[in-house]
Amino acid sequence: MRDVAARAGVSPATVSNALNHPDKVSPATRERVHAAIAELGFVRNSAAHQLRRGTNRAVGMVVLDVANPFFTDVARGVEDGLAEQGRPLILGNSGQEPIRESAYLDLFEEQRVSGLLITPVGDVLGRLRRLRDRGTCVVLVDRRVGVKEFSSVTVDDRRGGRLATEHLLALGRRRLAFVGGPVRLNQVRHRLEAARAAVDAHGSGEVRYVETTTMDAAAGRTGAEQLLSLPAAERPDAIFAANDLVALGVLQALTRARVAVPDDIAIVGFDDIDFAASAAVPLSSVRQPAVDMGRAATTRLLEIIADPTGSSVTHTVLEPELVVRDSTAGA
Amino acid sequence: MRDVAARAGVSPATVSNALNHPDKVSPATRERVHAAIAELGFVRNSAAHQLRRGTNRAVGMVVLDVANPFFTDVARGVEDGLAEQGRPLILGNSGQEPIRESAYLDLFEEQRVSGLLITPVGDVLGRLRRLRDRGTCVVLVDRRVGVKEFSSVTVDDRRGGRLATEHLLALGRRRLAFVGGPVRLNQVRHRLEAARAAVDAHGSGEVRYVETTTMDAAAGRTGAEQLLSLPAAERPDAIFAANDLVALGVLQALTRARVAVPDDIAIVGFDDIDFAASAAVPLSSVRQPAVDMGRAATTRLLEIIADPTGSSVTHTVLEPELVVRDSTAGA
DNA sequence: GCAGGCGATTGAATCGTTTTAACGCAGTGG
DNA sequence: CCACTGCGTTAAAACGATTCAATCGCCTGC
Repeated sequence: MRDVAARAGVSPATVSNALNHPDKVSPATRERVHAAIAELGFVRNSAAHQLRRGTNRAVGMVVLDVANPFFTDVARGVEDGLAEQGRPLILGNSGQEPIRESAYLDLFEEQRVSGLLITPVGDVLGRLRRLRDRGTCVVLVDRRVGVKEFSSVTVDDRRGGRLATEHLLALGRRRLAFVGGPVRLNQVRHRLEAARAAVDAHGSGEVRYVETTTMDAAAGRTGAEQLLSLPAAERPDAIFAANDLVALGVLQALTRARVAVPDDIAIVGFDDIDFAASAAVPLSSVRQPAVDMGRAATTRLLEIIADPTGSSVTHTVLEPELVVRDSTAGA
Repeated sequence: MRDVAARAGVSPATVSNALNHPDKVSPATRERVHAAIAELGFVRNSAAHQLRRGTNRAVGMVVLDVANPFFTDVARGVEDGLAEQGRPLILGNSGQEPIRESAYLDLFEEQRVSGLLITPVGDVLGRLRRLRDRGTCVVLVDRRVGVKEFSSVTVDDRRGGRLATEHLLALGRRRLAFVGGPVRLNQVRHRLEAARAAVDAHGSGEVRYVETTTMDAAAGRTGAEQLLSLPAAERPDAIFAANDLVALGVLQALTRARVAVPDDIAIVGFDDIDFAASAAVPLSSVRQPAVDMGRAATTRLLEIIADPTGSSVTHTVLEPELVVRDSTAGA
């Protein structure tokens, strides 16, 4: 910056002003400064910038699983929202592993990011509090922990679970199975509880729970195989999968075992990722507005950043929607 | 850090040493320092760290399309590779838009990241040169530009194109269509050229090119509809899609139009993303070792970072592999 | 007992920017 | 003619860490 200043025949302070407070600099000087910047190919050092400014404009985000299109959709919504303020997004992937989640929180804490969007896996309440006390605004995405303290944007998982289950019951299915996990994750628990509640309310039927450690297609396959190994009388006639990746895995295992979908076993997924519609048997699924969720979370986060003290804790709950396709209502 | 120093009864310099050069500090003092850090919940300010150090340990990456599982797989490989050195990854998504790509390059340039992995969209050669001159090491992923100057890790797109095309020809298909684009992208051009070359070598057959602006399912659908609107005699009997997302879109459009796959029209995709196998008609595809590619690019990048001057430009080319499924060889 | 050497610690300078308070200068009103 | 205002500019002090050279003990060998 000193070089730029020298070349433009001004002091470094003026260069800084030309960049950050253009109104404080006369048009003529501003022009000269910009010319010098262009000639020298100057790019400001953001480390120094941040150090002095005391704040990093970037926002950090930790998603559960980048391999899941649902989360990349959420991330796209976030990216769009941030782009409007020209704030960079630093995206981290925990892959459902608390250790990696923690590593990203370390990084964001060191970076003093101004905001954090997170779908927590591990026990991070303490960390989040510390971040908040350090001045990083936090919004929870698709998950609530310490609801009292942090704003959140979620989808009504119970409602989604109810929609899916009532749909299966209405089709005459009674022996339901829920595949997915771990149950420690709120989303999973809520969807499962809602399924059980819907069955209870209906008066007949049962829900068997097959817990998995992850929520990918492999988990769906092993979950389904487990169910297929049951005696015929106990075998479910419908499977509600915790998400679409699991549902696709279930579908693969059933197809391989020559079980007819939906005739023998119906399948409902969750998320309605794009690939659900083009699956071997197009998947019925509980649609979550992923991109909207990302945008909503970002909007809320930016509000809090703009006025950290004034804003109270809010919880935005978006509504899921059942999309019926062949895997439950097939020919 | 001053507070930590005071609490541990040492000078700030010693705290710094305890953190960065533990061997320079006696075990007893090191212990005291760490205790003080824990008690005070000290987290170092990475802006100051970087400013003084002059280098940012982070590595930046710009991918073409996070919505494409292929790229998230590559990113996972990169993340794993970097994790071994404890380097953070800053992931940016250009979404095939040069403007957004450019914005991320600005960010990485300001941040003085030590390395950059990029699958370029726009004309960024000049930018890359400047970054390199500033000390940021660059490795191209899945693309070569200015081959003379920058190391790259790619998959042999021509070979992939040849494999797919020869497969279709061997099945007796002659009226081929290639769907995807823009042709400005090297990958697309190489795959297309290889297809044409294979047809020429075979002596009979033709390749019609349907260019699209993006490479997602929507593009595949419109591309396929365009082909279906041709007079029956010109309609292709096989479609080679530039990637699996496009292939899935093509498949959807054909299914909707009640065209039998593969009987009337066979489909081959590219990438072999996980979802290809579980599609309505399981997709034949040219498999790219995405995760390996990410890892290889990272390994190479870290080598260059370790010894920026000593290492020469290298080009790692990974081999693709044809995976045959129902969409070409169906029952 | 002393010179010399060695390891642990520290004071002070430094990284590149932003910010604050002060400065010079021209115009204005009393 | 002076005091004052307002504008554009600048010198210098931060920001929070790292690093280099210097210092301080302490031990060893003669």
